[in-house]
Amino acid sequence: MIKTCLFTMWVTHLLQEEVLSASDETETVMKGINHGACDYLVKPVRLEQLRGIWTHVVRNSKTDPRNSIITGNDYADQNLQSLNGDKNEKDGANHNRKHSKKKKKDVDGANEDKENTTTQKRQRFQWPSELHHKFVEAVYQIGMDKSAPKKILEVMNVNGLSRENFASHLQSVQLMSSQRNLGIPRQDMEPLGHGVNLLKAPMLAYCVVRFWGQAKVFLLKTYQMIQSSSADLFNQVAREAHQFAGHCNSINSWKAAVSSRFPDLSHNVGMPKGPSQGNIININQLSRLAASSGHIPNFGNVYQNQIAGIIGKTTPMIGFSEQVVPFNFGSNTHYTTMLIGNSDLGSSSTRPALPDLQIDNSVMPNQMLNDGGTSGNLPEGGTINQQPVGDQVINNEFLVGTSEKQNGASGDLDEFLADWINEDYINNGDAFNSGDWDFAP
DNA sequence: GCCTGAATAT
DNA sequence: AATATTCAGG
Repeated sequence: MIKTCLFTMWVTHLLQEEVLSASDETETVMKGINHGACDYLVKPVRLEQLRGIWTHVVRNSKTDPRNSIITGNDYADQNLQSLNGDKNEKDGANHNRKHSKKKKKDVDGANEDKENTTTQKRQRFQWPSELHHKFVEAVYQIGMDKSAPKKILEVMNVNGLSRENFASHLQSVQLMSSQRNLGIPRQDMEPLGHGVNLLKAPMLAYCVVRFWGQAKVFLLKTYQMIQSSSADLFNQVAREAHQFAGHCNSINSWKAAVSSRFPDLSHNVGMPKGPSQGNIININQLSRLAASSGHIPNFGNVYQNQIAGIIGKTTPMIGFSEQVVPFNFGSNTHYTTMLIGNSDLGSSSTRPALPDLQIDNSVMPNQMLNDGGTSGNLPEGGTINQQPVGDQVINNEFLVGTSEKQNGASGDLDEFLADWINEDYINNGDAFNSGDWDFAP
């Protein structure tokens, strides 16, 4: 049975890769080799030559996955099987040619290679994407710092691959990521440069700003940044983000504003996280798309200009800027339902206490209190606590009733949030594509 | 003696 | 470019 297999294989080898020819000329030999032949036998073929090939085939077949039984998770075998079939033939030919040099030696001295079975090169293994995915997951699971070949091997629990396979793959992945300033590639992650990645799934935070008799709710898309390398830079960014979070805290009204539709998005808003989760911090989004490419989120034509106006004036922060969407639901009931724990907001028609906005030159308050560029720049580094600076903002039509129009119909917050939060995906990730992030020191 | 990762080879 | 192998050092 096994012999039959081997024989078949040998025949295959012979038919596919050996060239039999009566011609001895170098040119013909080269031609044959160049077309993928792994050896060149001159007729009449002598028995020893065939025997040489045969022994080679037998020896190879012990490691050749083409002879293996494929088990459920035996990726090595599966992989190499598929390797045979498809476009990797070229590589295969190469590979065989390499072997052919040895094989030629073998033919000459078939005895001597029987001893050398330990020196056998293992079959070239190509990582199928599925397995690579598993690999990446394992690395994340273990933690990027702690992931070592052996550990990955254990976690992945895959038959037929050696530690070297994992070491090698880990190495190439690491090399790749260092060259491209990427972490281990993740589809939901966007490189920001210098080893900092942006987790593309947005979260929401909101900021409530109270002015004379009114409260404004600013929605803020929040993204996670994940460090893959470049610790210094990351720390720097984290520090600044932390400072920014300090600003937010000083007005004490940034919250995770998560609609019932996104219950799992309510964590991680606004603050740096410890390294235990792989160095994740959160950043705030992002108007650079408007500034750099003119692209702004598709909120609907009615508001695009105004939004662009505001966004365009945004001052960059931490090398990127944020996109705060002023959001007024038009009636108190709307936003009070949203603002859990802030039931007093907007309840008074008389002038309430002014918001205690401690404002530096942070982009956020500029954006929030700016009416879109026609007037009213904030006092430099000012603490706003006396004047109704926000009047223009408050009375800006743009800020009023946007929820209904933005999503076209319902005025349902969930709908709006759904649209907004999914925008990056709807827009095919365009929001992150222009690549002008600049984290350079 | 094992494991790792850098260097090197293929 | 991707994978394998080697090797010095922990």
